[in-house]
Amino acid sequence: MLRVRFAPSPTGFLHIGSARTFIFNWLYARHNGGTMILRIDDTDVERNTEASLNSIFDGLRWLELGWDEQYRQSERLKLHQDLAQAIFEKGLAYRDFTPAQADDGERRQGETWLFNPGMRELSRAESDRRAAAGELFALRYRVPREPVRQICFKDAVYGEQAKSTADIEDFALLRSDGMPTYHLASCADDADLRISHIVRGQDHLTNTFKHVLIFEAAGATPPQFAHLPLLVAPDGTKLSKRRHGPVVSVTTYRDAGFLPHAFVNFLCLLGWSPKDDREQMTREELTAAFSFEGINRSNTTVNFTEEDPFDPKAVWLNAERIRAMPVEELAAQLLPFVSAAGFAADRAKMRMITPLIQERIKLLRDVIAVADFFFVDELAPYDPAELIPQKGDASMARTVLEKALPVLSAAEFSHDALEAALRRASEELKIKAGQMFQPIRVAVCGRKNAPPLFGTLEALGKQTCLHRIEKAIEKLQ
RNA sequence: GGCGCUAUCGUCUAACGGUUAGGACGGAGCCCUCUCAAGGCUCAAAUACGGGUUCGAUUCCCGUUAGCGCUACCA
Repeated sequence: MLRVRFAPSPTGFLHIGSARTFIFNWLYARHNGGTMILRIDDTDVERNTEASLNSIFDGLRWLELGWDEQYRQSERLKLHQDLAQAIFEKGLAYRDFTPAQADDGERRQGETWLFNPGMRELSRAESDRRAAAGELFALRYRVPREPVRQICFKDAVYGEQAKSTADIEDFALLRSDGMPTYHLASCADDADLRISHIVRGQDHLTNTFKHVLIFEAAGATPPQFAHLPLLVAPDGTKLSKRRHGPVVSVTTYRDAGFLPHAFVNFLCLLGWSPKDDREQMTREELTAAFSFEGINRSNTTVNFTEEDPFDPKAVWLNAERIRAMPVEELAAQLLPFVSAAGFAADRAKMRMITPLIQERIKLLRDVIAVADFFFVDELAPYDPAELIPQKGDASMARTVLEKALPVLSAAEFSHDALEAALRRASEELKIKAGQMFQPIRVAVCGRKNAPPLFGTLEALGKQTCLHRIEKAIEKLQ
């Protein structure tokens, strides 16, 4: 039975690298009819926060992928400690009474540290005595070194991996407060939950040798491993909240109006390829095409800048998706963004506006910038010079607007009727259609760049249009 | 420092020894057009460097350089 897990630790918001790891796990599970497990790795009580936990769930739910089983490591402490005890009893781990170092980040630079002197060879009796006396200790794995061994595993992405035990330090299993370390808790749970494939970031590639050692000590067969290339910022460093800010948070994408399908599609393209030229893919297509063979080995840059926080490809994928959406559905998705901006809008109005802006927005939140004039009572102040058409002057603008008043008053407010009426008017004025439309557009929209005129007029309604044109004429005085 | 991983257009990637090194995003230009978009067409843009192996290397091997990761009683 194929079982995979996504195991975030709630020490920060859900970041896009984690989201991608989740997605690849999910795709692998679904492709093979396996089980997707969500496990919250919350053994670091110092750094865990409720807010992080919420951010992770918010983010994952937004992706609309789901999972089959859910666990929390903090509820499985007994299992971890029992395994630590068992490893200790087998003589494969020892107590290290060296006080925890205040971390200066600089210690041991320049040389390889393998273990603290004296602790490895402490006799069991002596060790028990000191422990019984209440002395604090960390439990360390006794990495075999006499003779040294090669620890090997085959990674589904990076191929055969081998490392000498001479290069693996005696890592901690239990901290001096008795809490399991990540390595121990993770392996204990992976074994207990019968995880068959571990799909995670490449930053764990070298940790995997330690994990193989723990699985061995636990008498368990190590699962299959598949490490994913890291997501890096344009500066080449690993994405992090501290360095790169909210652009790495999944909720930032959600709040900007990315569609989860487009976002997932984008993340899949980072470090994976279906090997043909497809880029826009549905979930079904992604699931069908996914395999570890398609995963690359080099780091992948998420292309963002200070001015433009979103990768242009993600934005394009999102825009494509928006264009392909049924109007009804897009209107419904847009409505919350409009309301959040403080505008009163209803379904019917939104339904009318949506086709006018559908191919003009890339993110859902763009609705505010593109369609604000549909919702306001009074247009924001604009430069009257904007009313002047190409190759025209202020008097032409006034002529057009004054002509528009009776024409629009008499017109039926539908797209085709409006177009016919305004084109006829431009002929009567002996000016180009464009020169006729531009002043009207600016008068009703308050800007030059706007959706197509006739649909806009229709959506705005006769009253509003006439009112705004009158205002524009005043501006030209 | 030690150990490990990686290296194709600006970015994401394709090419499992033989291609005019392909696609996409982004950029530039043209067309379409009531503005803006959308759409169509065109263009610029890459095999890090040096050695091998081979009739032939983007592809295989070695070295250099660069980047990244791990080297915590974080995960």
